[in-house]
Parts: sequence; C-alpha cells; structure tokens
Amino acid sequence: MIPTIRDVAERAGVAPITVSRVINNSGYVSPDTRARVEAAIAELQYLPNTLASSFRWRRTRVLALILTDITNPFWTTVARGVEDVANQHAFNVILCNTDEDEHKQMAYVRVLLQKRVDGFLLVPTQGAPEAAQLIQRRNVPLVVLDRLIAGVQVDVVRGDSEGGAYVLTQRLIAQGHRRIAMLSGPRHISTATQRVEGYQRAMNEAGLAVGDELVHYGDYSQTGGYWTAKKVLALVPRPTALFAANNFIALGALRAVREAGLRVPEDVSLVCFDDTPIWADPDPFLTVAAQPAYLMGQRATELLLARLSGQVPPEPREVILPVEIVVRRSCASVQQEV
Amino acid sequence: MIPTIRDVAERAGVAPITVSRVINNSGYVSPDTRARVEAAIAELQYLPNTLASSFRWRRTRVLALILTDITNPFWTTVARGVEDVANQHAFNVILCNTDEDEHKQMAYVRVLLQKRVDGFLLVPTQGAPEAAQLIQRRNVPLVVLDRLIAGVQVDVVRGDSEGGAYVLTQRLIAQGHRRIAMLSGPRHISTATQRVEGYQRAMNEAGLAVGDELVHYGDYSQTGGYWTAKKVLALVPRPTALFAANNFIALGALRAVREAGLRVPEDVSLVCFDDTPIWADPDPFLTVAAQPAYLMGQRATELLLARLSGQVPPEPREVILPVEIVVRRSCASVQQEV
DNA sequence: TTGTATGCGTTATCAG
DNA sequence: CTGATAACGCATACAA
Repeated sequence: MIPTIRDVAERAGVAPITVSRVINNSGYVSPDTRARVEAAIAELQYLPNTLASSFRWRRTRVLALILTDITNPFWTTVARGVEDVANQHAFNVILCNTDEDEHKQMAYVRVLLQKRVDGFLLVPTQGAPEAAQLIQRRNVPLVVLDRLIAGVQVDVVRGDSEGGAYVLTQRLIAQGHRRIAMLSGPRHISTATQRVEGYQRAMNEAGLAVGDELVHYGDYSQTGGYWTAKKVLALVPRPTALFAANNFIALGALRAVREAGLRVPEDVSLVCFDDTPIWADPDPFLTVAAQPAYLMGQRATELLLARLSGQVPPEPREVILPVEIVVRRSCASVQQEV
Repeated sequence: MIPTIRDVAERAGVAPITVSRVINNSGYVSPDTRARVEAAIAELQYLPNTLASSFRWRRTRVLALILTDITNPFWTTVARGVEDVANQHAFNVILCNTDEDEHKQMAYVRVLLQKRVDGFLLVPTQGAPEAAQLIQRRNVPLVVLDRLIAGVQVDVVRGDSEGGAYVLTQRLIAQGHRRIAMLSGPRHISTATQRVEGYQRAMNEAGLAVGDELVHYGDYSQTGGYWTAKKVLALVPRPTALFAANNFIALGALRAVREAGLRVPEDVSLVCFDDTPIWADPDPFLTVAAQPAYLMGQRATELLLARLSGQVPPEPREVILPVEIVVRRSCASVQQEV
C-alpha cells in the first residue's frame, strides 16, 4: 500500500496537517517536530500525491505544449525552451504532437482540459479557431506559437516570417537571380502565406514578375519539398534559385536538386526558412533565415506564466521575434549546442 | 466557474451518479434520462474532471515515457510507437527527456510517481538502478527500453546490439577491411559495450587484432563522433573503416571524414548502428544496422499494458528485437514515412 | 506551535 | 433503473 500523509503523521505522532506544513514549508513547525516528520517521510519513502493536491488546490502546475511535428528539430528546440522556463518555475510540461491533424489537435485540447492543465502553448493547425475558443471559454490561459489563428483574439509569439522572407529574397535578387521559385507550406498556415508575401514584396520592389508557376504550396515536409522541387526544376527556363519555406522542404528540395544532377549553388541556389539541423550537411552551403527557436519557446512560456499570475494587462499580445540570416557551410566548424 | 457533474445533474434533474453512469457507460440508464443528461452536458460544455476521477479510481491512465535524447529521430520514432499503442488503449503518454543526466532522470521519476502515473517506460542512463528500484518498490509497472540495467530484475525490450554489431563488422571484414575503428557510446551504457563486444567477436573470429587505439568510448552525439573520428583518422596506418555505434556518432564522423578531405567509401568506409534520419543524406552511402524503433515502442507498451492488467506471469521478460542491415544511398528514392 | 473540521469532484456501495 | 451516502488524500479556515 502506498503511504499517505496520514501514515506519515501517525508515525511521527502528529496530525496530517503538520506533515503538510513540513512538506510545503507553510505555517510554523517547531524544529523538533519538523525533524520527526522528516524522519517519518524518509522511513516510509513517502511521496505526496500530486493528484490529491492538484485536485484540492485547483491547479496542477502543468502546462500543455501542443505542436505539429515532433520530428522537426525546430520544434524540439522550441520544446526545450518551453521546458526550461517551465521547470524554473516548478511547472511540468506535457508534450503533444498533432501531425498537423485537426482531429488530433481537438482531441488533445479536450483531454488536457479534462486533466486541468494550467495553461496551453499551441502551435495551431487547421481547425484551430474551435480549439482556441474551447480553451478560452473555460478561461484557461493560451499562448499561440509561431502561427496566427484567423479571427481569434489571443497572445502570439512568432517569428517575422514576412520580413525574413523579404530579406532572404532580396539577397537572392542582389546576387543576380531573376527567376526564383517559392516552395511554400500549406495554404492554411499563416507562416506559409506570410513567407510568400515577403517573397512577393521583394520581387515586386525589384520589378520582377512572379508567375503562378513559381509559387507552390505543399506540406511542410521533405516529401512535399521533394515533389514540388522536382516540378519546379522541370520548368523552362529553369529557376536559378529555390526558396524553401521551411527546413524540411529544403531538405526534400536538396534531394530533388541532386537527383537532377545539379549542384548547389553552382547550378541552382537554395535558401530556406528555419535553420536546418547541422547534421543535414548542406552541400556545399545554404543560406537560411534562422528563427530563434529556443527563444520562441522561452518567451511564449514566460508570457503564459505571466498570464497565469495575472501580472499582465488583458489585451492580447503579439510578440514578433526577428530572424537571423545565416550561411551554413558544409563541414562548418562551429557546432551549436543548445 | 467550471461546471461540475453536479451542475449537469441539477440541469438534467437527476443525481450526479446518473450523470457519471451516462459518461462512463456504466450501469443502466433509461434512454430518456440519458438524452436529458447528454443535453445538459452539451449545454454546459461540461468536461469531466480527470483529476477527481483519477484520484477516486487510483489510476490515471497515463504512462510515463522517459528517454535520453528527444532530438534523436530514433527516439521520436520509438515515442510514436509508444503513443500509438497507448492511445489505442485509451492511455495518455507523458514524454520526458533526461539528456543522459541521472539527476534529471531521478527528478522525473519522483515527479511522475507523485503524479501517480500507471506505468513507466524508461530508457535508463547512469543511476538507473536507484530510479528503477524506487519505481519497483512502489509496485508501479516498469519496462526498460533499449538498454540493460545492471543488477535489477525488470522487463526489457531492446535491439540485438551484440548480434547487429557482429554482422555489420563481418560485412566489413568480408569487404576486405582489416583495420576497423570502433566509435562507441558511453562506457556505462549497455548498448555501447555490447556493440563493442559484437565487433570484437567478429574481429576475433577473423583472426584480426583489435588494438586499444581502435576502440573508443564517447558520447552518443555528433560532437562525440566528430572528435573521436578525428583522432582515429589521424592514426598511422589509418583505419580503412569506421564503425559508429549510433546514428549521431556516424553523422559526426561523416563530418570529420569530409573535413579530412576523404570520401566515403572510396577512402574510408562508414557503417553505423541505428538508421540515420533519411535527410542526413549519406554521401554517397552508408550501411546501417537499423533497429525497429517504432516496433520497439509498440512492444514495450504492449508489455507494460499487459503488466498493468496483470495478464502476464511475474517473471521479468527480455524481448530482443532483431536488427536489419540496410544500405542507404544518397538520393535514395524510397521515402519512409512512419 | 499544533490540531479539528470541512470540502474539492467523482464514483463504489448499497438501498430503494 | 435511480439515488443517498461515503470516501479517495490533501490543504484551507478556524480553533485551541
């Protein structure tokens, strides 16, 4: 049988509440009593029942982090940021993966509400408005990560997709590229459309035409990038540069480029949003708009915790993090460890 | 205020227990009453409080999955297997990451015991005996993944490290290699030592000497692989083949090989344990001993659930999964989606 | 400084 | 088929 606070109390010859006070450092307990209680706790290997405590306290000290692709290092890096800040404040994190599936997303939101998590960090996918409203109607704090949800007033922490895409495209144009293909993500995801917008702004400013054949929407996946790149590389004339809207698309595109017997950047340039994992070995190099993933997780969690303690005016906040343009070379000597 | 079962009961004009019966499909409820209750639930947007329920039932329907490196696709694949099986049985999974840090490991075990998870899936790292004993003393089911814990009687689901390493080494020898360097993982991890053993067995059988300078222990990380490979490539005579004990070590080694101006496999062969993520783009190819990661997660979870329902004799089980030798080529046309 | 009484939301038990 | 009662383990409010 698992020992309860009562067992500890009996063994120490005190009342359960005294044990509670020792554990939580609340109220006064004489050093002598404290010692007896602590001895009893050690002897019984007592571990407080968080369930009972959370139930009573009406707070779990658990945050939910719902993201869309746990296999993407970008997201695991965000998750680290979240976890580190949460742990610093004695919060635990439950990590959930939707695979961009709106039903999974809804199912998780429901389960986590039932579990009475104290707050949500959500990377929204399709169907997010309903999910967000369900959370908000129950007055559970919610911070949205990376993407916007149309028509919902909510805190957001995200990267500067439009600006990053703009700068990245500008660089390509400055290098002399005139025909640049855009391999974007799903149409219903704001980062995908914003990156297209940034690209288009740069193209327009340079007076370059953007034909429909140059702009493609697809999955944020290698497979998506691979097939779109294949299509785009078959165009006549062939684009001289590819803009991948995320790291996985870039990796798929890189495969397509190599399969076509081409090299980067001699035959075709490749830039992308989101840093590739260093071990993807871009050969020979890649320019990326690196989002501060870890920081994104941190900032979002800090904002969520601030909401939890009510130390923030009620207006929804939008935190936009700048991206950094980085050139990744093959065999780069700098190893980034998070 | 969050609606409770009592609010629903009042609105439906029944007792709370009747609502409970509707929700859980337990006991008899007349169709008419059921309809009224369901209407009330919908109107109030009632969500049962899992906390209270778990507390009462003394079971949470939550499994803990504690692994050592969430950034390694091998582990996220395992996690998928775990999650899928768990969800099929209406269990949730809490995913925790230790980074091979024994203090984090212990902290997680303690927190999760307090949260009263129903069972543990643990990828053990240093200090695992204490963690395992803490779990077992409280009669919480535990299944160990991938690695052995010395001196603890416990269920294990793992890959055939010794056998896989043996076969992989044999292949290298058959290809004419005589001087093969082993880049292994940490000494205290059973997979690292077992892979060295398999390697040594193959070398011994072939009558090949294994000098100390050829066998190295280090982290299961790119950085570890990089530095060890650098050291090994400087040996005179240089080894003609490198055996990386996991995928990250292989990726680090690949970088070192390229930095040295060498090519795989013309100048030096590279084989490794664990499939590299396909996007690691081995150039031009790599032979790997692929462990069935997804299956490992599935089997472990099935075993854990069997323990939970007591449908298994008490003796600890050891499930050893065979590894598959696969050749990964650059631009492989087959895309594996999990 | 310590203890008593009480209730959190749910469900098992037993009655009706 | 439905309901009253009690209990799960802990912590608040109040008393001693």
